[in-house]
Amino acid sequence: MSTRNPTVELETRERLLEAAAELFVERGYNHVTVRDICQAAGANLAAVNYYFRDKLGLYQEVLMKVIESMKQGSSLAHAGKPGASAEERFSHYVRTFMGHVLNNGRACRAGKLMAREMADPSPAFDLLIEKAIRPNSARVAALVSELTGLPPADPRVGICVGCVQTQITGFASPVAARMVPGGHFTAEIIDFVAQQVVEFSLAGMRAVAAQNNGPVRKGRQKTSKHR
Amino acid sequence: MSTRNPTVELETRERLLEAAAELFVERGYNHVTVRDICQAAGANLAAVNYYFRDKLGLYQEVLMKVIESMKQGSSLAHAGKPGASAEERFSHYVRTFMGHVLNNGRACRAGKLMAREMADPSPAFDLLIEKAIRPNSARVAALVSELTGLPPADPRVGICVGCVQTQITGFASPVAARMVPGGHFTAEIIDFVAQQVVEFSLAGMRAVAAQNNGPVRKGRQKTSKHR
DNA sequence: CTGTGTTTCATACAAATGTTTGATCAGGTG
DNA sequence: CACCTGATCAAACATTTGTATGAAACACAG
Repeated sequence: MSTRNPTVELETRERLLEAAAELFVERGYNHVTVRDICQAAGANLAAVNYYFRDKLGLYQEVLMKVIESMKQGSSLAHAGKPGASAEERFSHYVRTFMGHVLNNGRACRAGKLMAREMADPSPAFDLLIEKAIRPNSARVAALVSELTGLPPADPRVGICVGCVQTQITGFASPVAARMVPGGHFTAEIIDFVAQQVVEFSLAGMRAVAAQNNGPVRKGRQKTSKHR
Repeated sequence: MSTRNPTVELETRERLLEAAAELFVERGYNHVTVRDICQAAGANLAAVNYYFRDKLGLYQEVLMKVIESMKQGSSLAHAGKPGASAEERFSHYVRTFMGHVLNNGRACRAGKLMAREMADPSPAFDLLIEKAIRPNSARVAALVSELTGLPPADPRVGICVGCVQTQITGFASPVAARMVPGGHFTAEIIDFVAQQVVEFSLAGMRAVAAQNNGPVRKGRQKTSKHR
């Protein structure tokens, strides 16, 4: 590790990471060969092994960056003015996070890679869950708890979180893209969808919370699993 | 194609289909080798090529059966008593369909394979969209239109359909399974979740429909894509 | 310049895997 | 029985692909 020329130094390594991220997102781990990556990066075939030990090492490093970007996006999405109401913070979260995973820019990598990991978990799956998804879900859960007045431990809170998250990530799937007129999400459409998801979910959460006094004591069935 | 002994005749072919479905669902197309399938089916290595031309041919045939099962499940889910209210039919749909894709029996193949296709589309992806997903979405759209009073062409209807569908399929993902206490969905939990999704979505749809008179004319931006 | 450590390169290797092939077997038919 | 047709089999083939290797190129210090 010389310190002579950092720009050229990290150039190849960085180019590999960049090209690999692009290709992994586009085609998935198995449909990308080391040769593809090296060619796209303008590097020699042996470069992957030289810098990352092996293909999986490279993939994991790519995934790390995605996780990092994800955490960053999550923080961003949860960062609201302290004075903002829970509704406003929720709206901000959904819009930001949705834009983050749906946007057809660099960031959309996060969403697509995550979708791939979810359908076809790699050895780095656990890492993704624990480092990115669970912490974010915890924050959403706190928000939901605040919005609904339900205690954080209430099973309904967890499910509401699921309802919200599945919507956000679900719209990032290629199937959703197919359903949209143009075949892909424009910024306007993303905005529109996010807005709807916010309205939809806020009303949904309130309704679920209100079940409390409804005929839905049955809902507590979840705890009936110990019967 | 002899007509002598249909039972033995189709036996190998059928065993291959069965084993392949099992393995494809479990590991995904790329992580299953023709050798795996043949071994599991107790057939010779060449059998796949003999009966299905190649591996992809076998996969497509498996997918066909899944699509068929999906269509069947969709019909079942939409079949309510004619006198039932829209709410009842919606509830029935969500519960049935969710059970269909989440249930850890044979039928769960549909959901899992679909999830895989969605994250990593194969050449049969279009088929899946057009033959299974779109028709089902159309039915859900009709239901949503009826529930909300919005015209079927209203973009909000499409998004509500998306919100509902993403929830149903989203809960079938391995990530969702991770989030549940036991690590997998029991029948009771599925029921509980489905119940919540119904409440959540009914309220959500009503809220979105009510936006009509809200400050959300902006939502019509969706049609602004032709600008 | 010479030596040293790092990077890049062409090439080779080994394993996995989809596909093909030609032989063999089994059952029915004339 | 002789013949044919379809099914099964073991073996081989060709390709892809991840990985390893050793030499060459390069940059820089002494």
